[in-house]
Amino acid sequence: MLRMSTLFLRTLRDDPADAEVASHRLLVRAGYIRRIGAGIYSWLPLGVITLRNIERVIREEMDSAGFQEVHFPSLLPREPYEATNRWEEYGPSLFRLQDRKGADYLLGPTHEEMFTLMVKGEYSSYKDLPLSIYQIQTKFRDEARPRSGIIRGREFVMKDSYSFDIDDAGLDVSYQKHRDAYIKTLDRLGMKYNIVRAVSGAMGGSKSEEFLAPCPTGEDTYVLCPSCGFAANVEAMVTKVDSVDSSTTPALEEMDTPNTPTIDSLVDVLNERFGGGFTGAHTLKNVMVMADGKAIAILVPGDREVDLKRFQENCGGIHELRTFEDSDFAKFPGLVKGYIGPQDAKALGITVYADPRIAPGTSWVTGANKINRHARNVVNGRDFTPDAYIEAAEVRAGDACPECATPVVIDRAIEIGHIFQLGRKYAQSLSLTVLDQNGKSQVVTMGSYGIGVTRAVAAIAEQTYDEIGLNWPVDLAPAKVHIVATGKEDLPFETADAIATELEAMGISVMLDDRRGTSPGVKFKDAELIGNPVIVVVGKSLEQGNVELRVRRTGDKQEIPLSGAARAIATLVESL
RNA sequence: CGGGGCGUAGCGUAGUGGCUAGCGCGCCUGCUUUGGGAGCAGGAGAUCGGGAGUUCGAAUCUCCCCGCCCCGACCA
Repeated sequence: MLRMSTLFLRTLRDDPADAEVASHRLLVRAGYIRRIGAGIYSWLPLGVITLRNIERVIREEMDSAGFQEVHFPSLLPREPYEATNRWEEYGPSLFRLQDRKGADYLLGPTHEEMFTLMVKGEYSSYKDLPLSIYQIQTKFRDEARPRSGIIRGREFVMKDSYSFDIDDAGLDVSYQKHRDAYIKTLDRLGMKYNIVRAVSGAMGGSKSEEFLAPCPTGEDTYVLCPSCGFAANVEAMVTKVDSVDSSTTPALEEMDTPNTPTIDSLVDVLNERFGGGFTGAHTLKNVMVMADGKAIAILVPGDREVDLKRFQENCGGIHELRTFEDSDFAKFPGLVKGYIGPQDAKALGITVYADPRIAPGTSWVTGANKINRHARNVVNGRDFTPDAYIEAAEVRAGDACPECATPVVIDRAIEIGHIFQLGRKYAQSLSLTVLDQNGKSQVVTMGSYGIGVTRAVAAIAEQTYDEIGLNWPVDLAPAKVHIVATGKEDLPFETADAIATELEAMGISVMLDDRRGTSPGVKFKDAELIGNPVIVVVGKSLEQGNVELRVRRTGDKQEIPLSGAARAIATLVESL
């Protein structure tokens, strides 16, 4: 039983000045967490209890799916990460440190290497597989910009699982088992979420999905088809555009277009000269980027921006990607800034990637690679040929669903879980092999599955809070029942204590506000701010032999007789 | 890393060169009060983020550094 007279808790009347998003603001005000540094938080008792409740649900679902819990250190030696090249590849986000002898260590940002090595150390036969193991562990990432309180921290708790299979079919089964377990877990956590197609990116692997909790303060943007239910992270959005027959398109024609270095100015000139009807969508934008030191042109329709992250994820294998600077243009005198077209790319030694909207046979107005000159009727396949088609244009609400062509909607969300098929990358570089039926050595194939546990605290807070405070699902709240005793006599306090004791005996957790001399208003405000699902008030109505019962979420109030109150409260809790 | 904002008591804040750094919340003592963040009286609590400088005098002006928040870049 949590007695507020002794509970280590101080609620704040004012919003903390450094908290903007609701979950952060309320978790601080209600005394769950305190900030220690950017992206680093301490947990007070109420926060710890809530966090443990979420962990408990996750653990139960992982265990019941047959996954086994293990535990790794956060402090890790350099060598395993050297073997997979991630000591370097992870870049500045890795917390690196040295021991007294000068040996390199890191604080684990994720544990693929350690899991792989653990299995390698124990297993060596196909008969031991499949295997899925998991841990709940603190991760460290030196984020360039921690933000939104606990949503993106530099130290955070994650549940990470890994599956090990002998072949791709086995991996599919393990993946599906995790997917099912995640659905059960997030349902039990009372979260609203969408399962969304993701890009596996540099991690390789064939299949990847994210569990996104819709929320305006989320950092991820995803598309959703209102008709067929297709959902994808914007990076994984697929554009379907058919080829066009260009046999009747007139020949490429260059023209003088003085002083038109921007799409807008070009559209104006076109409309003036050819009697209107032109928009940015008729022009071809050539965005020059440097990818690991290599010059690349990205082609998108003129009315769209390039989404560099989307391009990078879909291209794969690019470490550093940035737009051209003046010094880069200096190396390519054939490129006239503001008048670039893809026609001469081959001659200039530039790789051309086209967004799928630049479909074969489509005709465009674009730069002529000469100052103050543009070209029209520039046809893909005739006047230029992209080296590859890569999704690169920004995704917009209203774009066509790749499954059913219905205009999609766009929403923001917090990424709460991510599952993906890793494949053999880690097993390969760390030599995790087992012998198959024929005694032949086989590289194991892996899956990787994560749930952000501390992030889930914030996401659930974001999805459930209201004007007066936090508002937890019944299984996650610090206590299921919050009993407030009011008045200056002993009777309400003794009565409240008795009900609390009875409820605890029934296995229902109770927070009891037994503070003497604290005014009722303060107690009510605190109860609402803390967000336990059922609030019981023992006070005034005691004269009629009643106690008052409120459901935090709905605000529904009722008076129930004192006799049998505990039983009635228990029934209400069960119904939530 | 680029842009913007900020740093004064546990929290929220006032204070643009001049008295002992002010107020609200919270905290302590006493009395009163007890159904919606109570009242009165008394009190404790601040190296004004740090350092250097300008000045008779600096929270306030200058320079350097540190930290925090927001937008963007970045982020298995």
